[in-house]
Amino acid sequence: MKIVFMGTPDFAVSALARLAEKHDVVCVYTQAPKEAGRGHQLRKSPVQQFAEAHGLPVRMPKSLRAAEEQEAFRALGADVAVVAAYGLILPKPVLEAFPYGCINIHASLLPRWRGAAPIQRAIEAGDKESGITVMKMDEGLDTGDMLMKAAVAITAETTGGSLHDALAETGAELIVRTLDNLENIRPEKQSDENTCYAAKISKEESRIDFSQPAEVLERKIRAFNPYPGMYFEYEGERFKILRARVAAENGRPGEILEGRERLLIACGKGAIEVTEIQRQGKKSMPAADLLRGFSFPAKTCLRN
RNA sequence: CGCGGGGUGGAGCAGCCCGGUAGCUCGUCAGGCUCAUAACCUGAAGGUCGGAGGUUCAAAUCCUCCCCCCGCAA
Repeated sequence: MKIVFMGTPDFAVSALARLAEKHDVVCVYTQAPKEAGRGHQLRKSPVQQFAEAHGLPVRMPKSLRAAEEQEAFRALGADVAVVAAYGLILPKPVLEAFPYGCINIHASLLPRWRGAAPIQRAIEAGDKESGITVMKMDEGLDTGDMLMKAAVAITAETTGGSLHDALAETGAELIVRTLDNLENIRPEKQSDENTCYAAKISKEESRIDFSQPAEVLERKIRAFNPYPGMYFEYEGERFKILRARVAAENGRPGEILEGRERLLIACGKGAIEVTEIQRQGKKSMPAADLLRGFSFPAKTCLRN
């Protein structure tokens, strides 16, 4: 098939790679390079890097609202557009430009977790499974008819990072299978009843509020690992908790119950034992490693 | 030129501001104690202090340049 691919971050690259193997990717749309990272260098999106490395034509319009952009899109004459975390709104003329329209790879089992951060929100909420939904896009926010789904289990070890990687793979496989069976698939409408919205992750959320129950914090820590990470401050320094275990001990929220041989911090309900930690400016490491040369005085109370 | 922290025996840290022959916790090895032990005691091995220059009688410590890692911000 002739495909136009639209995507930006890492998540989209696996799908693009798989599609490029067996289909004719006539053009890749992605976000233009922007200042990012240390030193504010211009950085090309992962999708752009991949596309250029494989000789695929790249377009980086700022918006698809202009009629001429839409015409240029239609002129590609593809069979279908595959969209994965592209980052731009697709106006109706774009959605309807090709015979099979625009097909989106969404990282949740729709209608649950429509929106921006479905991967993290699923873990944070304590869901037992997540997955990929491939759907025919319409003008709503992740409301299109569903074409195929695949579930992925969320375990006690699952992190935002690991789930992201697993879903990127699953999504790549699923979009290939969807295109293979496009003729035979009967689109399924989404029910609006069991839906929920996966809000974008904000900065304030990554500061740990120890008044919350340990169980909730542990999930949040896993969901936000590796990005953006949950942190607390101690003596003006940031410590990012990458992994923790729920413990039964109790104390004042934020109180360090043990800080020498292991790091145990009281929460609103229960406590968390930090198992992987990253000190500001250092690499992340097992908490036991850090505690060999650094310790937190017991009974200190980390402010919320 | 966005702001900032760091690279010290296998691991994690201190020492650097106020130059003077490297310290702590853990690990490793040997021995001891013990019914026994991840506990305790004693001893030992192990470091070009990221790299290259410079200042100095003397540099992990001061100056210059370079390499690598990371936090913030975006």
